[in-house]
Formats: sequence, C-alpha cells, structure tokens
Amino acid sequence: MTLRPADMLCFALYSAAQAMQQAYRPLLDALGLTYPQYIVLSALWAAEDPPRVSDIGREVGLESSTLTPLLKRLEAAGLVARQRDARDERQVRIRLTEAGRALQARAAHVPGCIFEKTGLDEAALVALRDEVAALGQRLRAG
Amino acid sequence: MTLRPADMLCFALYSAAQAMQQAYRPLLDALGLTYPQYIVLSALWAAEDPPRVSDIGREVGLESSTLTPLLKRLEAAGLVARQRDARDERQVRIRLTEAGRALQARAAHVPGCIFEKTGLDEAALVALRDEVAALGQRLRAG
DNA sequence: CACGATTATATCGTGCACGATATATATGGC
DNA sequence: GCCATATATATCGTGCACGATATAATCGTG
Repeated sequence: MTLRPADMLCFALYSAAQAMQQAYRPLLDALGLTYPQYIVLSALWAAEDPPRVSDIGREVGLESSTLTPLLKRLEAAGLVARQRDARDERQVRIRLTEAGRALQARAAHVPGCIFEKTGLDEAALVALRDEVAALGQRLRAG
Repeated sequence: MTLRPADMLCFALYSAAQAMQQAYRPLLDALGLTYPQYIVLSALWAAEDPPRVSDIGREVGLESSTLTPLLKRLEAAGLVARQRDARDERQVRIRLTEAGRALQARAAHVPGCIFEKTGLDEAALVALRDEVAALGQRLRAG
C-alpha cells in the first residue's frame, strides 16, 4: 500500500507541527527565542527548584545531545545559569537568571496570540490536545 | 499567562510528531531512508509526470533550501534523477529511477505497521488526521 | 576500599528546516 | 532586440534532533 502525504496521519502531524512553529516565529523573534528554547523556558518558568538537564529532558522529550547546546545558547543569552550540583558533580542544575524570569512577563501574551491563530474554542483545543498527546504516548510506548 | 509544556496544544503536536518519526525510524532505517525522504518519495510514487522541485515543495510544505539538498541525497542514493527542463532551464524535473520505483514495493508494509502503532481504528485515525490537517491549514492561512 | 558497572552530561557527525541571499533563466514593455 | 522584473533553484549560516560515543562522577559488590 502506498499513500499520498496528504492521506497520512503522520504527515498531518508533521505539517501542523511545522505550521505551529511558523505561527510562533514572529512572536518569538521579538523575544530573541526559537520555539524549542521557548518550550524549555516554559518548563523552567513553571519549575519549583532548579531542575537538572535530565529533568528538563524528561519533561520536553529531548536528549542531552539536543539540550546541552540549547541550554548553552540560553546561558550565552543571559537567561539561565548552569552549575554543577555540589552533591553529585555529574548533574547540572539549570537556574533562571533575573533576565530569564523577566522574560516570562514579556512572553505572557504569547499563549493568547497562538490560541487566536488556532481558530479553535477552548473545549475543542483541549480535546484535540489530549487526543494528540495520547497518540504521542502510545507511539512512544509501543 | 504561562503554561507548562504539557498543557500546550503546540507541544502535544511537536511531541507527537517527534514520536511519530521515532515510530518510523526502525522501518525506514531498513530502507536507508529518513522520514522526510520517505514523505518526498511517497509524493513521487503517487505523481503522474515528473514533478518540479516546486511542485514537491508545495505538496510536502518544504522550501527549496530544504528540498534541494534532500533531493541530492536521494540522487546520490540512486533513487531519483534530477534534470533541467529543456523548455525552461530554470526548472528541475525529478524522476524516479528503477531503484526508486522498486523501493515502493519494499516500503509497502510501512503504512500498515504505523497504523498498528497508533492504536487507533481507521475511523478515529481519519477523523484525527482531518482535524489536525485543518488546524495546520488555519495556522498557515492566518 | 577497590574496581567494574551505572549514571549524567557533553561531544561528534549527519540530516532536516528556515530566512536571506545568490545565480541563472525567462518574460514583458518599450 | 534590450533591459528591468519576475521566477526557479541553489547556497549559506544558524539552530534543532538524534544515535553513537566520550568523559567524568557515583554506586555496588566483593
């Protein structure tokens, strides 16, 4: 069996995920962020204590080989500080700097702007989000 | 407003799209293909006449700056031939080679394997695909 | 307490993906 | 026919994203 891209669920996801990143681009450009950087910062803004690289990786589904360079760029931008845990020198704790915290306020309008662009109402968005997330779970499990 | 990644529709899409590529990986590794290469080949397998780079780009949503190197890799693998259109030397026609056509048969089991991994029945898959595709359309439009 | 196994992060190589730009060809108005 | 403009593809630089591997620290078992 052979399908056209437009008939495939995988392609719908792939294409919609790219379109979503394009929708974010003008908003994030203004903040000097890429989309993956914004996702990592969102995890940090919500975190209680400074998480380890692996904690962030688990939450956002990225490997250290992706996260380490990304976090170094956030550090170079002055948004986070990376420091080895004194108790276990293998681990690196990621802390927001003042500038990193301040950026949360400057990004506060972003979710609303994106919500608008989806053209969905809140119930439909939540339903779709949960269906898509459940699919992701099943794919990662199986 | 600030949300955790897990609460965001965008993150569900981003994460599910990555999970989908991971689900494809073992199947495509056996064929020596990446996921974007598989999508481009799927478009070529279904095409009537040799499409131009821009035709493929429109169908799969990629720029020439992404497609040109990808097509060169497919050419290096012996799966496609790239040749300038005699009528308009600006355009490049992409034709499947024998090996490229033969690969279609060797990839015929892939959609079924992926369908299994989704854990969805066909009606649910089609419904989700169409919802996600419609969202992608709205995001690209607005 | 010594040493092999495990864990955490980092590095490397390949391949997307895009925006900006370059190059080459074609088109249209004069 | 000539030149400005438009179009098609290609190139370049940056930043993901992963698998494989390296490095360094800790743990467990004897």
